[in-house]
Amino acid sequence: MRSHFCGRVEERLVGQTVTLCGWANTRRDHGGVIFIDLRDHEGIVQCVIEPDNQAAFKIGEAVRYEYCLRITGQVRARPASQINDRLATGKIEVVCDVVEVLNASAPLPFQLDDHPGEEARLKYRYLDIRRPQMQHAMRLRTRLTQEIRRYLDARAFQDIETPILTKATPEGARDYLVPSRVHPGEFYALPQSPQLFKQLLIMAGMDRYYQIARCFRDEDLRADRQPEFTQLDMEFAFVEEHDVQDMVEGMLRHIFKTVNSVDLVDPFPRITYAEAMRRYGSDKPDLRIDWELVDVADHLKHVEFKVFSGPANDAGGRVAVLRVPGGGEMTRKQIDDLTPYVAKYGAKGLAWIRIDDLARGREGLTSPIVKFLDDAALDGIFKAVGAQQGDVLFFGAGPYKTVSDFMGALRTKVAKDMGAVQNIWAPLWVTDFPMFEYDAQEKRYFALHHPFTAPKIDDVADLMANAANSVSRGYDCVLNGNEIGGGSIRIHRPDMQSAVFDLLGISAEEAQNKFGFLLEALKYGAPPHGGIAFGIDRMAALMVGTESIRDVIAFPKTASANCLLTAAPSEVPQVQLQELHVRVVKPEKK
RNA sequence: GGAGUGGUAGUUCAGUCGGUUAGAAUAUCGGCCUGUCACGCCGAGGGUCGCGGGUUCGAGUCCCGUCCACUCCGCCA
Repeated sequence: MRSHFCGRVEERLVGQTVTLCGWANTRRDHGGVIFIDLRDHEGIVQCVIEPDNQAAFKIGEAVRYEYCLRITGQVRARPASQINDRLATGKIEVVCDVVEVLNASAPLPFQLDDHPGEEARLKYRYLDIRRPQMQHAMRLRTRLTQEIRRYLDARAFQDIETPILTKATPEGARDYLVPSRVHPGEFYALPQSPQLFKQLLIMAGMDRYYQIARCFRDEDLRADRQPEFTQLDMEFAFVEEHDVQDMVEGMLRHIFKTVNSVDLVDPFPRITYAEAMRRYGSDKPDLRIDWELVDVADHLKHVEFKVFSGPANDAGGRVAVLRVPGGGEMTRKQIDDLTPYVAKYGAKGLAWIRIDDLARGREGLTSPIVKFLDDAALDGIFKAVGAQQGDVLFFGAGPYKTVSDFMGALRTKVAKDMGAVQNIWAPLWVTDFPMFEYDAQEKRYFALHHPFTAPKIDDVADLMANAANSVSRGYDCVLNGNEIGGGSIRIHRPDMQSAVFDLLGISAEEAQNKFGFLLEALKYGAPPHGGIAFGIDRMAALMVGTESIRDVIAFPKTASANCLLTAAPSEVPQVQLQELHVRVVKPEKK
């Protein structure tokens, strides 16, 4: 007997005996023939029990709902008259010799071929995952990690596990803490990433490291952010930016080719952070959209309209235009609705000009602001952006970062609404991030990446003098407007590491307390090194074509970090807390 | 922490200006039919309209609070 455990039954198997396992999702009983639609992960196989064979099975009782069955029978071609051309299935069927009910099923809480809501799906996740879409997502994710491992294993990478119970870090995301029973009042933290351990492994002579690592961050959730997520963590010794980027580009091309049959460009474009902000208003630009922001401050320095002339004459200001080709198709309401949208990103307002008829000059324009602009300004702007009939020009004015942010958000929003996002795969590298971000309120610098990222300036005194404008050796990998990976060349000298801690306002004592082990390790001939980490969940979501990483995580949390399946988190018995030396103070209810 | 959207049958949803006994599809149960593949036909059961309060003669519908889910801002070195 030939056994096909959860395998496809194909026409070439006609005449052979097969064993199939799966769920019977319906019971059919027509013309004396009993039909069982047996579903495995690849589709539905129709099985039949002929009338003269039915005494052996009490099948009418058993086969219904989502009973779990094992069926053994002979594959036969169905009569041509019975084949429904509309469906891809139905050319063959399995004549049952044995039908075993492996387990009965209660009525399902939702129909698997319907569109269940997210709450129902998450509560009954094990049923949700039986659905074909989720089967596909889970299986694609498996192929993704398989291909990563295959690629890296072939290149002598060491796959090394790092601790899940580790040390709390002072900066960055909030930690998930784990109380220590044997050390009253002390806590482990779950890793936000294996960052320091992978650097230590490099210093330990593991010159090529990777790990598919679970990371934990106690921050608010999004469609693309879960409190625990999986990253492909990599680190290399004796490398510079291009070495890391070239290596992982090759890996990404291999993965997308083998898993998704997609050819990614070779090489990926590389642009600096400054250029990304200037052209796209984003540090993770979506290059599937052709439109770019155009700076027009030069044409507006002289106008009386303070909203424009103010930022135009301010070194820290920006006046940028987004030209939307065919934007004239937008209704007035659609245009007006963009103002509250950009307001979320800090915009005070959103000015626009619609070009109805270029030949008629001012008469051919519709705009709330054109009356504030003289001919020279209009002319200059139109030339700068290459204005065409039917365009709408959107204006952003204000502080450089704010304008870039909201104009960048506007660019992707309008492009998506108008269907101006090309159906391609657009990866790129964004490089040369600022080293620090100055917080005016706290009067100190914050690391834009993390405090182990090397600055471009290799001289400590030089860096201390030019901290505000210093550029880091960090880089992000962006795909279709999503940050899928980020990394950097690391600091490998103790004096530079101490200097960066110092600039970040971390005292020598604190640095010693939190990162003493790193500073110590750097003393023993640490090699130059760098690495990167990719968000596996985001990559899988992009490959599957879903917006939410929940769709590629078997058991995800909700937006308030609940698990609807297990009802975690939950209270624990007092004894358990006592053992851990923990006392809970609940917030007062309002 | 903030904003928006939603919560009505097991499920997916409709429910008009506040007005009679809250509907549909699907699922479930019963009957019929029978080479079906979203099978078909007939019938039945199934509701704390998320929860609490308020306005009103009367609330699924309006108001306040709250919980849950989703999306976004802040946050995520």
